[in-house]
Amino acid sequence: MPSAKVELFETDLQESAVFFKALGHPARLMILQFLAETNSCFTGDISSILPLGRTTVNQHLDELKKSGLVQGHISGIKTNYCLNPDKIDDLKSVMENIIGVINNFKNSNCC
Amino acid sequence: MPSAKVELFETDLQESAVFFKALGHPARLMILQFLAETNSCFTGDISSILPLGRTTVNQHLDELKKSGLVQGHISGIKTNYCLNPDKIDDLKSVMENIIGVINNFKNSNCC
DNA sequence: AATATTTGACGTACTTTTACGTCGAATTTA
DNA sequence: TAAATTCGACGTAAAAGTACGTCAAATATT
Repeated sequence: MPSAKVELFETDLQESAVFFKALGHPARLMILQFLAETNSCFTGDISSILPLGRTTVNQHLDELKKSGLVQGHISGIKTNYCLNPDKIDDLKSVMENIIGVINNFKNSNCC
Repeated sequence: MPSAKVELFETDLQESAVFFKALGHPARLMILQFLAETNSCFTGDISSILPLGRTTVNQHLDELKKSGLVQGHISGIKTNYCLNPDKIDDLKSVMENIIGVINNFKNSNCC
């Protein structure tokens, strides 16, 4: 009976995990990179660069939206996807933090 | 019929995604931090700092082992878990790479 | 030597993820 | 205006993830 034990962890940790989970699929990494490089961001544009069906890509976009890293503005019938600068900043901080932890480790010896 | 489409992506991207997937749970983030800070690394030690059962923690350790970030040396009956310095370095590179992509984005305007 | 503790392995149940097909509405093209 | 295209929404089915209980073996304690 697996219930959401995730809530038992500290909020910081939870949010970091949400970010990394969002990045935990190659399709979503590609989407992120694409959105960072271009500013055109309709579903069709994005799915055409991925080896996946359009609906699947849509689902990955939803996943990214849930993490907050990506925003979707509704523009007529289409949804216009783009990165959320604030959350992207947060992601950067989280990564820099992890890199710090890693660097500390490098000084000591592994078992 | 969802088959492993992950293979359709470039190897680099796949490996990055594997790392992030491994970090995509607060328990695994805590384990990683713990292993970076201390060098004692038996299951009992680790599960005692987490709000999860021992067997669940073991499962998360397996997940981390599958990503390569964590190694498990068998020492008698116990398994001695520790970080894999090479993979940790890889993770660092991947993160620095993403930070680079993010920084480029910051210069342009979102939609 | 008997008991208690600890460990990894296995099984189980429920949830989430992944991937896609199909649908009707809206939009563009002919 | 008719046909084609494109979109988001919904449904579905398989796979993976999450969480734990239990077990037998090994180890430590009494």
